[in-house]
Amino acid sequence: MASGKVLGHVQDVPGRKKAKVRAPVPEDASWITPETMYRGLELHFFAHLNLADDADRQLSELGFGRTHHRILYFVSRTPGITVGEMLSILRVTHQNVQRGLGELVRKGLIEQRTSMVDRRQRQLFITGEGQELFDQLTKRQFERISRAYSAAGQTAVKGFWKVLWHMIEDSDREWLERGSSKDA
Amino acid sequence: MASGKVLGHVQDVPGRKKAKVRAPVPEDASWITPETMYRGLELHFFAHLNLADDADRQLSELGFGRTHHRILYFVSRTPGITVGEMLSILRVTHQNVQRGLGELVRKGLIEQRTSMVDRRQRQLFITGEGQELFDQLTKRQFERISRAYSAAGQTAVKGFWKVLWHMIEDSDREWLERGSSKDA
DNA sequence: AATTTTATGTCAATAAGCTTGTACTATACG
DNA sequence: CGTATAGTACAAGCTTATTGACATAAAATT
Repeated sequence: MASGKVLGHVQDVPGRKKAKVRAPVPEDASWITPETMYRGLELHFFAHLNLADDADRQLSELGFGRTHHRILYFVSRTPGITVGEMLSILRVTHQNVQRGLGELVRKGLIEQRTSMVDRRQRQLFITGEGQELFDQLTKRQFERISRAYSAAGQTAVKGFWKVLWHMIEDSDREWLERGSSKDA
Repeated sequence: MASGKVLGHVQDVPGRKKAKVRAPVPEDASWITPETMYRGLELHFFAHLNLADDADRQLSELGFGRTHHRILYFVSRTPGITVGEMLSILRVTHQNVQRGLGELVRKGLIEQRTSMVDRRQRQLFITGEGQELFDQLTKRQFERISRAYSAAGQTAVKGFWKVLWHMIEDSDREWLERGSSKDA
């Protein structure tokens, strides 16, 4: 139930359509033109490129790829996540996760523990060393984001979150809404 | 000339720092926390995943990859762009562009014309058929964006643009600001 | 208890992609 | 002219991703 805490920042709450409250005016949508959509696509694209570059440089120095980064990310942000859950969220094949995960475990960056609920499952946790590396990787991204946030201001950031939220598939939103139970 | 129109929507104008106007209060930035930054990173990540998926499905059916898509995108949006310009904007190697471009040209989706200014350069243009395919590829992305825009509202979208804009490197902004001279 | 299903891990082979390096042509510029 | 630039082409070499076949262990079913 704590999910509201996080989402509170995001927007007027996913499920509710505030338009429903009352819509006397047909909600003028004439500003949604191909040009404005291209604009969004392009800004998004470049931001993503830059964000990815931030981490990629360091990643390749360590012989890691984006898969490793993603695994670290999800394990760090969702401690106790199982391999299966990662497979369904990340867009990676079985083998792919396995390889990356194996390397990370061997290097002591991620730890596997047998789930006590279902002993077939392995729960994943990031180690201190893993977290350290991960922090390094996100450092530049955070600097970039922080810069953008403070330059754009809190109101803009709320809009930023709101638009992105509506752009995301329900199935992916689930993970974003996690933490209601865990989060620990 | 049309460029101003587009940028007008985006934010308070790239170059200008409106904070400079007057900043009596130290601009409270306490809301910029690791959690809010993770939030941005994650929303952005999933939105990108979804946006990419929209096009990828169709792309792979045609035997094309993301490089092809990017080339189509940039040629369509920047008619007359040269190979060199694409190289500097896109994150792809010389060879990579060459291969993709070659295929697209051979399939009649892109046309090369020798620049009349510098006859070593080839200017790239998308053909009618190419544009058709491209429209197909962006169709789903546009639907996604349009949905998000209208759900989030124009104010939010402005914030969305603003934040992204500040997240992007100067060097990449150049292309976004193009059209001042060309755009035809 | 026997059988089936699920979750995970491993191997091996293949396919895709990307990078590099080397040549070669056509222009441009001085 | 000679050198630098823009683009094209070919191919070896490497890294990644994808697939399929199997092996285990434990949970679920019957």
